[in-house]
Amino acid sequence: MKLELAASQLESLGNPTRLRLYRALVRAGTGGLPVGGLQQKLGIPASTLSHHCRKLIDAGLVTQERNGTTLICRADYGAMASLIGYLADECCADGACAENPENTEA
Amino acid sequence: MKLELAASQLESLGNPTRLRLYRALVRAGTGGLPVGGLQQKLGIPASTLSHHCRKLIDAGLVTQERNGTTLICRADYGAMASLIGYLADECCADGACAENPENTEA
DNA sequence: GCAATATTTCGATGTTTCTCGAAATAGCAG
DNA sequence: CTGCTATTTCGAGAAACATCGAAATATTGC
Repeated sequence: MKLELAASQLESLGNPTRLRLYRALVRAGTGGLPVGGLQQKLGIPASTLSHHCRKLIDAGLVTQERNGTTLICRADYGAMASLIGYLADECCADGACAENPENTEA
Repeated sequence: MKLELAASQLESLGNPTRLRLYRALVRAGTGGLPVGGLQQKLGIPASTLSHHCRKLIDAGLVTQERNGTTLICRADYGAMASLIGYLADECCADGACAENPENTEA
């Protein structure tokens, strides 16, 4: 994963409203949630919600699929897994870097 | 972990300059890096660097310790591990949520 | 105390973000 | 095509952010 992509995904999750939104989608499972359902759960104006949805979609963390007149939003589990992998790997959450000689350049 | 804390940590990592900074610290291992060393590695003005350091420190992802006239910065591996845990757990990167009935509220 | 180095704080500027209501679009039912 | 619901786009205002140079602070050594 490229650093720029990871940063944009982290940034998109780094807003309390969007993190709540994303979490609601994840908890909704593979079935996802319509935008209206999200609006009810989060209790925010539709335009604000749409704005945040777009950010998550642009970052590649959420997908949308039209179902009639409603739009179903789903969390992209693969994208999250990649992001977590990047953090754990590039950023060595396990602390293994200290013993890894090749991990010393910028 | 509280959602607000996770969001603030994600936001602090969600900037390319800060992500590079954090990555440099992680790769430096437990010994950390002085601010001056970071400045050389990243090639940015000292005031800008100091600003970004502060953000990471405020978010709890980086610690500082004075060593004579230089300040050593270190990545807080525990904080990153907690954050990754939050993402993997609350946000179900493994996709297990779909089969988890209790994971259905907001 | 004075000079020298390392780092932060201050102040300013331009860019981006967040929020919301109003208006516009998309799809469906009749 | 009309009306209806779901959702997005537009426009605007306030707040936050990123960046940088200049000035201030901290620590050491003489």
